[in-house]
Amino acid sequence: MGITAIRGFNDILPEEAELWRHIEEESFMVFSSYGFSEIKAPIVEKTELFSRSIGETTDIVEKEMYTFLDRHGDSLTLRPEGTAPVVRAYIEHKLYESPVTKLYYAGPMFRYERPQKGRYRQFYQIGAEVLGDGSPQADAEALGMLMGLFDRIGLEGAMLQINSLGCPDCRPAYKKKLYAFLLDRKESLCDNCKRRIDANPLRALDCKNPGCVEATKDAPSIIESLCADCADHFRKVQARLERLGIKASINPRMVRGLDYYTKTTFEITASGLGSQNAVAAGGRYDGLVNELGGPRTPCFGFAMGVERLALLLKENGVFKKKPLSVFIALGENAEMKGMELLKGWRQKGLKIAEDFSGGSLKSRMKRADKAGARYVLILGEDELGHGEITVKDMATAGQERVKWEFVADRIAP
RNA sequence: GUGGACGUAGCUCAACCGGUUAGAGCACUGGACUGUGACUCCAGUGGCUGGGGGUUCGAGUCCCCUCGUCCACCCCA
Repeated sequence: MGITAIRGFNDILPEEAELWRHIEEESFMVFSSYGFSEIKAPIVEKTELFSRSIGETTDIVEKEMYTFLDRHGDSLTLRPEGTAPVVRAYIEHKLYESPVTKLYYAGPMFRYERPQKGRYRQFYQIGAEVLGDGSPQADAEALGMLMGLFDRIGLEGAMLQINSLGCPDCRPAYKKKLYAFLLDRKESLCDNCKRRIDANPLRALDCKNPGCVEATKDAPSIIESLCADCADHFRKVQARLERLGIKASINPRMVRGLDYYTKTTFEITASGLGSQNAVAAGGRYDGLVNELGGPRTPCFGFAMGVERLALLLKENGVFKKKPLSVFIALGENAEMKGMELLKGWRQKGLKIAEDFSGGSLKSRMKRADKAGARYVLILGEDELGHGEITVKDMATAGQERVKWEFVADRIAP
């Protein structure tokens, strides 16, 4: 074998790309119906943007980023997630001049992880961010939008889990309380949790190691330690979700891998993905804009993984393609006239591939079938003389002669 | 980054205990059938057995290294 794609980077072949396109189109349509607009941010940013926003001690920043020096010696990084670039652009272009900004984006992200099913080094995310709205309504609306989208594209069995991580007023106190609790039981924790107990004790709640699970069984719950404002916010989010008919289970142990989250966080999982079972996740990040040099701006956002969605939709998703027709001309006269006719039909929006390759009609029919044609349009000397064309429906095997001007009506869905 | 399973034709997989020229189905090309696909029949193309090294008279098969895929951990969308 010659040169191959690098590990964790995949080619998305036409068949799968079509499904991806469908996922994107449906997402964009739903997002725009909620008043979101698209933003396109660069794929490469200054390393500092990510280390400051995601958190110096997170796994992503510590060992998963594609970081390199450019020719001027600046440290640059391939974006490992989409929120930080969007927030950077939001601040840089002073989009905060308007009260609320709703943005969505789609594109590749990069993390140096060990590839697995549903986890690649280049992966695609579609995300949305509401900037400048701190209300519980914003959280619930965004979640409603996301669940509605999943419903629309035919994703089955999506489970929503929510939690609240508090704010700078209540989280430090909780962290201290949890830290003290863990310190007492340090000996039963796994090495990994022991190591990060100082920097990020919350992580221990998320650990699947049996010793850690047992040790943290009676750990203090973040939800019971929220300040009045955060508790009120969380309660209101739940009430609004209920009103929208969205079932959410509360998981006080769910911790995010990015440091910027505050208050509401969530994760949507689906079975059938193995251990990489999250299809979308996100939450509130009220401090990030300010931290990156903008005004105090409460925000809520999320991202979904396109590879994982595609994986699930391949099983049970539903979308119908525009029918393909294949045009076959018999003889040079028909070929010449055919080019003219095709131009007109395509302008009307018909999807028509042509087969001028010659060979027997049989072999060309065969090729049309292989190409997935719903209709085959045959133009021979006989049809040519009558201003007609033979339209064969490959699904029913029936065929009829149709006047040229009625072809568009005949094969339109 | 750790542990494990597996890499044979474009795809899915065979090949006994190490033994002749590595097979089959699907797919592809052509024909049976020169104005009709899918179904049937016939023929054909297609392989450095992931790559490299070793053991052996002999390696797809055993050993080592390497690359890759998958699973679990980890992490996360």
